[in-house]
Amino acid sequence: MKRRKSPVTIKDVAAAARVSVSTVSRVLNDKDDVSEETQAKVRQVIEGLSYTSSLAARSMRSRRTNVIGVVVPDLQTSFSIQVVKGVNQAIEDFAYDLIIYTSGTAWDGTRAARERHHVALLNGSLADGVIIVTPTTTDFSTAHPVVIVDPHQDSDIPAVISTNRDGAMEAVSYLLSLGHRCIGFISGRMDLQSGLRRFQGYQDCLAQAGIPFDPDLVQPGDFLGPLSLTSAQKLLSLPHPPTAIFAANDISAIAVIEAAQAAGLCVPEDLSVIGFDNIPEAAQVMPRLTTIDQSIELMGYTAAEMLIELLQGKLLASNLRKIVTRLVVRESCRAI
Amino acid sequence: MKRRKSPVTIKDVAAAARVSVSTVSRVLNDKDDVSEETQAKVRQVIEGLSYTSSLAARSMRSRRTNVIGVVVPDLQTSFSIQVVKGVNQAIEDFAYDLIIYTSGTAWDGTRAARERHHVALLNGSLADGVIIVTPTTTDFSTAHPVVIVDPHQDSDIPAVISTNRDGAMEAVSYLLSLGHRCIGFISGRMDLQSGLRRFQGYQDCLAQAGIPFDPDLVQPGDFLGPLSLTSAQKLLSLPHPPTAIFAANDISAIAVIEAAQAAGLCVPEDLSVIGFDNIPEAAQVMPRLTTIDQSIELMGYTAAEMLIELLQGKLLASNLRKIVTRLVVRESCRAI
DNA sequence: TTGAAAGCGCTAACAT
DNA sequence: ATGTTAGCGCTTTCAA
Repeated sequence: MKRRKSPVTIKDVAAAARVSVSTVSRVLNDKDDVSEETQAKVRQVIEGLSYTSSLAARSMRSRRTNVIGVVVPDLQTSFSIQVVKGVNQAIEDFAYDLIIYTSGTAWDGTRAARERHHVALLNGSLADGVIIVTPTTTDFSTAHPVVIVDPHQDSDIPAVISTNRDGAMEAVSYLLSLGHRCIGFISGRMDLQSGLRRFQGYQDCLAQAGIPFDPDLVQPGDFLGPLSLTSAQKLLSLPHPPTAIFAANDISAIAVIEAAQAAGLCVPEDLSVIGFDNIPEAAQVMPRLTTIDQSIELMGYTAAEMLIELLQGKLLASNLRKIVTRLVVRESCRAI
Repeated sequence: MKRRKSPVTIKDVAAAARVSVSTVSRVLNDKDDVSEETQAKVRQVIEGLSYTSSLAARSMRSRRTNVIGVVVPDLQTSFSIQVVKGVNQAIEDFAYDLIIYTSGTAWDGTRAARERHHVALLNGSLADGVIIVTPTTTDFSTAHPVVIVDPHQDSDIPAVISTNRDGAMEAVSYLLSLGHRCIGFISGRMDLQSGLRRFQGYQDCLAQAGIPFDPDLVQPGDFLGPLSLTSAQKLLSLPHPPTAIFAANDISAIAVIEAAQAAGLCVPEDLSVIGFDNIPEAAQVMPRLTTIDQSIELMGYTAAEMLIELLQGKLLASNLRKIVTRLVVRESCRAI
């Protein structure tokens, strides 16, 4: 590894090629008003010095970087990772570059501020546009296009959502078709559209079937394991425990299965279970878990695609794209 | 969403606070030579305008960004993702920010050039140091620290590697302990240290046990499915087929299992199989596959940790850190 | 304690 | 076809 005190700049190239910096800049940007030989000479010098123009300086001047930014709360959760995978795929397909910005997950009031901060950071300088994943806020002041994946609330910002309510309805109606009438629900995060609408779907489907809503059959969850486990236990220790449980995501569904096993119940013999999401981790723990496939990766891909279209003026802002969810029936449910 | 034609700059803040830009800059950088009241006023204006200083401009001037860069070939493969997860964790623990840079995976000659390009891009301007995952080249000219995860070859750049040879030896010696004497091997990418050293471990362990090396028992793989499948079929159609197969990664191991099933063999009754890597995908497809746990996430974490220590001068360059692999015995092997 | 001014590396007029 | 020059938004001397 060569260590250079000061990285080689455009000036160094200009000096070595015995031309002016603007000529080098022209070559760099493929302007056509440079003579063949100068062109060649400069390129050769660039190669020889293994020079790379500074993104910082470049983007500072010319508001165009060919880079798309992604702001994710973290990269620990499967959801974030899958979204990023999808974005990455799109980035390859459309020949953009990708910068992912992430810093610690904070759940306090600073979260929204940090998101705004990151968006400004990327959008103000480095990226041509940014994709924000499950943002806390939707109040971004930015000069460049923004696309949101799984927004917190409705807004006029272009977003990609999945058909959460439809998916939940499909899950519940599948359980109904198996003969279940007492169906429990472990909710998701109610501060997220995805959580709210899955709950809505659960309620709507029951209502549609003429089954009265029983608040006892609904227990809180947060898309994570521990709380869901407690909630599942509550559900199972009810005087009339449900014969089936629908969990707002599959991590919760796994918790339900754990709770059932701890209570000496077998899935699906004694209890049918469906989860929402279909992420690899859940499939790993419980490969036969019936789930709603949310196609998270596709959400990422679609978001990137939208952003690029926005960038190229092919799309109007204030657009919304839905990713259709579908039920994946495996072996964790059973007719009664 | 407020759309501002031009993002708010330090000048706007200065004007609104009726001070000079340098004063604002001082507040921004927590210099102590600013009066309480000016301090307060400026902060208030910053808040009000929801101003964020431009990373580009900032890093251009002051060679310190508190950002760590990661260059990964892609984010499709589990390996990359796991490394990034580990890095992300470290970033949270040490209060840095993280920028991940990725562009298309290319296997042609441009790959090395692109890597250098990305490193220069990050290190020249945006990041204080960078982590490079499975690089093709190790020839980076950069003024900032670099740490490599799973290097292609030995170099004087700090790197994190896992004990590939030891792991392979452990796997093979486990098979030997079960009574296997005819052990097949599906190799990994031989252009990577990891691939080479796993093969080395296979050979060394056999040699150590006094078993002559049989080239027919070694078939090529590339850490991916298709080639491994073909290779596995070759192995199984040998006059004296192996009683056990060790695959250089677990994707290949899955291919071996597929090939075995296609040939009407049962695992582990007719054939014992071990894979290297232990990634979620493989566990999902074949949860009972015996594997070497490479602790990929830990590699990422360790790399970030090293880089930060390097940044803080707590560590000498030219350091090497090994992540210890260990055998995870499940149910895909059987004594004969 | 504050302000003015000189760049950082680059691009985009404007000259030549 | 090429060079000169004026900034982009910021930090950092150097003065005041």
